[in-house]
Amino acid sequence: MEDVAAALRHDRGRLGRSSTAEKVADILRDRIADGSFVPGERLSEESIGAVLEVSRNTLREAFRLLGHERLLEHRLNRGVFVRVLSAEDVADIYRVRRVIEGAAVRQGANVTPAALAMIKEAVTEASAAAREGRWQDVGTANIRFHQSLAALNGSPRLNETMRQLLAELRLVFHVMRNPRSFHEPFVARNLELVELIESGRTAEAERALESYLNDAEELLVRAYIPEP
Amino acid sequence: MEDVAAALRHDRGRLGRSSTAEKVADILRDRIADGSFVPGERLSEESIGAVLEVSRNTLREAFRLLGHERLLEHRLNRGVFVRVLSAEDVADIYRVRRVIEGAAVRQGANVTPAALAMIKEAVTEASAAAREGRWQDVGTANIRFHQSLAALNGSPRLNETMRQLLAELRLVFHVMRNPRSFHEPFVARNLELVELIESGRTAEAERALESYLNDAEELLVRAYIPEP
DNA sequence: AACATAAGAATCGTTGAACAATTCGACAAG
DNA sequence: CTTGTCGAATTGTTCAACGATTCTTATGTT
Repeated sequence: MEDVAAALRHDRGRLGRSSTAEKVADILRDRIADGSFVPGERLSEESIGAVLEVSRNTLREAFRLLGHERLLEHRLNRGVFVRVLSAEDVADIYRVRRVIEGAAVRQGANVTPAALAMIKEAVTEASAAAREGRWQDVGTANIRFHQSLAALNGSPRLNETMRQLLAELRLVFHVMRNPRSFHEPFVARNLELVELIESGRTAEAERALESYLNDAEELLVRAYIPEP
Repeated sequence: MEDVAAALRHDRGRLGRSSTAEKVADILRDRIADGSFVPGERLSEESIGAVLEVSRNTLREAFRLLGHERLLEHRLNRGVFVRVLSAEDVADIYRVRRVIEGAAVRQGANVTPAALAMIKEAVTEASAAAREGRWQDVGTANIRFHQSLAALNGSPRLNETMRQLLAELRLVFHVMRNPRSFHEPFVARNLELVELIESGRTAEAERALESYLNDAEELLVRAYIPEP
């Protein structure tokens, strides 16, 4: 009975949060994540409102939500645009990742089996997707890997920050020509990292993560095409 | 010519970012910060809209903004309320602070003189305010201290996260009966911490920060009165 | 008196229309 | 080629309306 109540309490969250604005935000978030909306693209209030059959006011509330998540950029009197990340943005994102994921690894000594299982699952899925050449899925699994890695901190707020951060990163992926060259090299290193954590070699894991993020950042900035 | 362009590019930021909704959000943020709105209080769309002379739609956009900053809580069909933090919220905030400020201190070895000056200024102001018994100001200076400490990370995103976090913490301060007993003990420790950083004793500074945050959290949770 | 129930008031959620303010592109004038 | 002007298109903001949900209060039953 106790566990049922807990499960229901978890589902409860989905009930209350059903305002039209938030549902619209969810939809748009997904469309941005999967690349239907390209970075730099303008999102017209009128046309999107017409397609989704919501009023402009409601749509604007949704835009505010996503603007605060840094997925949309609000320019006064000009509308909202899908965010275009600069090289400095990428650098800053990796700065934050080093802090949050670094802290997570440092706490990796006392990792719960459940948390470790989630991390491992993401790794194996990334490997499977890589073997079959589904590079888009490799990227997704990779994001899940880092998300569950950051979860070792045990902080809802850090989880949320991490979620936003990785959603921003996806914006960069979509302007890359060759996703394979970026994602492929890191599948093996994910596995290496999780083994270091599992065996309790915290210091080594920390160093591995450091070089991991350094390499990823450099590769990303290099493959990145800033707008003219 | 080059430097003029750079200066103008800097000023550019002030042009675009003034929409009524955001200005309203700024006002409400201040009123929440200074305690004019008490945690748990409901913010009526109609009455506040009437006073500020903005339409309900504009006000709702502002509410969305502050909701995303966790200062307001949005309950469907019931309105927005000033956030009431639970004990778990406080614990989580300190979890994040340990991560962010810890990373900042760890990078404290290569601190720029300008950044150090900002930190010191906050410390001296806190001391001055404490000497004169202005405990509200002590709290404000203390927040500035930790904000500029976190800035050692050199990350705009972490600065923003920290700003939000400390704004949330202020919500707790406002339901405390005796602000003096909370703020007073930490003025001296601020000074101690900054001296450790300045002299490059990173490991000691890290330990000092750790115990600092532990003590503050415990004191805060103890002095905290959760709602029935 | 205590409790459940139902009517009513208040407030939110959402829509649609309207108008002012601003941007942008085209086109003419210098 | 630059500058100024006009007009179309889009956003910013307000207003009024109505259904939906919650809160309050009065009513009636046990």
